[in-house]
Amino acid sequence: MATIQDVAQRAGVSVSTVSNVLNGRTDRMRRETLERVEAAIRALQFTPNKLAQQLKTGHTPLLGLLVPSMANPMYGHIAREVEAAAQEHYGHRLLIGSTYRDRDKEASFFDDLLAHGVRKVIVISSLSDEGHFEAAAARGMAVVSYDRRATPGRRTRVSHVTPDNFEAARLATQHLIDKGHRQLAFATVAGMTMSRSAKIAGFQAAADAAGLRKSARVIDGGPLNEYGDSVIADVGRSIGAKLAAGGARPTGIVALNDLMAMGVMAGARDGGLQVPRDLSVVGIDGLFLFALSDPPLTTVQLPVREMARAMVDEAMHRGPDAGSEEHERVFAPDGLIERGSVAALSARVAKTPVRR
Amino acid sequence: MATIQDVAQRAGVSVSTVSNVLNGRTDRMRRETLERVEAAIRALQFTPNKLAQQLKTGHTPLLGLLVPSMANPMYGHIAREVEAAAQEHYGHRLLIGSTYRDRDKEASFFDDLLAHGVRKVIVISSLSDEGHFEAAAARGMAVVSYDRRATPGRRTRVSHVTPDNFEAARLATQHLIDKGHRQLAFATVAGMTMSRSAKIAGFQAAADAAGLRKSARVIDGGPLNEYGDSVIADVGRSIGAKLAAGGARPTGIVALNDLMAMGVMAGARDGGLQVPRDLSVVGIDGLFLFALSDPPLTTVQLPVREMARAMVDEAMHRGPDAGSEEHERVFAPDGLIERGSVAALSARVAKTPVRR
DNA sequence: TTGAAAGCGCTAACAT
DNA sequence: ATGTTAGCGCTTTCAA
Repeated sequence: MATIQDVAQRAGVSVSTVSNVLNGRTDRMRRETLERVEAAIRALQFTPNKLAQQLKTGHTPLLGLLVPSMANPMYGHIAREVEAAAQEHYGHRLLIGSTYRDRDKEASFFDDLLAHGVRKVIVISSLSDEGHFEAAAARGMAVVSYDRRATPGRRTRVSHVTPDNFEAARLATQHLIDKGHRQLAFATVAGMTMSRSAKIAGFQAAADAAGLRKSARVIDGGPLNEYGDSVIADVGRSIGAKLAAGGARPTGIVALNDLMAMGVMAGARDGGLQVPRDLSVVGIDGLFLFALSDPPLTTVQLPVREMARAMVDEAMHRGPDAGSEEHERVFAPDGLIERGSVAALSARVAKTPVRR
Repeated sequence: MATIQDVAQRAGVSVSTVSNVLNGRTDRMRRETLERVEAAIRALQFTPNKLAQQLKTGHTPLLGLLVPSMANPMYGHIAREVEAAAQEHYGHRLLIGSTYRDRDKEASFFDDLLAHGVRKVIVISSLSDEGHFEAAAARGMAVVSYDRRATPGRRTRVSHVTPDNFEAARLATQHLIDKGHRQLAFATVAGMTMSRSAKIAGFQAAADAAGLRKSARVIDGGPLNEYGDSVIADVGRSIGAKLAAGGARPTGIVALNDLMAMGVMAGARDGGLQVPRDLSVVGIDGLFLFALSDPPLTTVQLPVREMARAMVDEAMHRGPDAGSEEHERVFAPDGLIERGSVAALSARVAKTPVRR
């Protein structure tokens, strides 16, 4: 690999002149000098060593991204959009880590980022404790957290970008109501995160508004023991199976997310139900993948690209000078995508399947 | 951030002693000195700046990973396993890039890796040209390529790790045959990569062996124009729809991969067919996601974790001293996972659905 | 308009 | 057993 020295020598100038060229300070030199330098750069296929640049400047064009697991299609999707935004608008590459909901892994990822000189990180975490984000932020990192809200009344150095979970769940629930469903349920996992409670609140608000408060219930499918990519779906599956086995059951279910929705449907079928005839299901996420299944999943589309863009912008613009203003951006869902997992019910009895 | 200087000062020793501690050369010093240094490191929460280490040593504990798109669940899965192996066994982090099958993006990713001092990269690319891998390898990178074979008779500095695509497709095809299918097809996209032609060969070999050569056909669903994550599925979908519309159609289809299999099933249903009653489908990949759909996808499970481990090992052990021995590792599939997308046919007429 | 030189944080000879 | 010092490749004053 050619160095700046090689270029300087070949062009017959000093290294500082070459450096000036590299950094756009071309006004300070004769055109002829500039050309000689550029020619030398080309001839040697010189690319400045970013390590050395970073060591000097303290900045590295790298963005950290922490996700629970890249094998989860939603996180994969987000990662893709984050990468595209970072690359396209800021020329940054992505240093990515999966944490499997492990606190130590998260902490060690932060440490490594710091050691690598990375000062911007986007975090998607379902751990309830945000303490180590704050610690990283205090150590000088620009931290952007996805799918959380700022803790009210608490000064924070962490930015937040999140979908409007309340509204997403409300939309999903309203859709079921519009289709004639009166027995509603919300399927979730054990453990209350901000995003989960917001969804539950949205679900209940829609039910309340339709006078369905009493029958609407929240089904907690149990804890996520170990971390596996399929656990959310597994929990959904057991909920679906239980529903099929039990007596009184809802006709319409809103699931925590698309993966869980798919699990619920699978479990319901395992138990002999037909979807959507016997049970209608709505997801939240809007992954294209689940448009392929039968029935295709009706779901609330989240504005992933816009959120990714916002997270990247936020991470980049948070210099050490970051003001203490509230930095929280909430994104309304793009809307509900009606596919095939919701049946229309006649208004009075939850029995007649109208469409499918 | 504390530096090695700070630690040295606090411990009352020189920087080289601290450096020796950091690099495990603790035998050269008194126990008491070691302890003082360690105490200072802890007190200052000192983490060596990897940038500086790298600048000096020329090595950085980073592994590059190039994928067509992280939003594709198969690549997400591979990425996850690669990351786990790199982290666990070598303490390396992942610098990841999506290329959307764009040649320039691939090339620029290599450039950036080099500039960042990264000298190990795993590449998953569907571009047919391997020239730029070779170029990167020639520039001193350890390049490991997934899902390709070494070009025979060609000296290469690029290592290859690949599933046994021939065998995977053969297994899938044999399963259909075992279930009584006699009208077989293989669904693929336009453009012949090594991996695709190996799968086609495996498909044909199985058909031949069963005396089904004449009826077995390869259906090319057309080109992948722009890159989107859903294009493979879309191509599959159009194949499925065409099959439903056309007259004589196969009873059993092997798809290029799971995503395409899902597309084929969706298209077939769009056209009014029932899966698997009217059309049986087998995928290749073994993604857990598609066990959730209805019918759950019967597929050939690829040994993703083992392949990921092999790729990481290969990338790490390829020092500048890498011998010129053939470095190609082929992994047999784990086997066929029988789920629900294949119907058993009576031996004589392809009509009676026996299971489902 | 150009060059000399200090220094970013660390490693590893080479001294002592 | 421990310290001194010369760089790794680059940026950036400060001089010329």
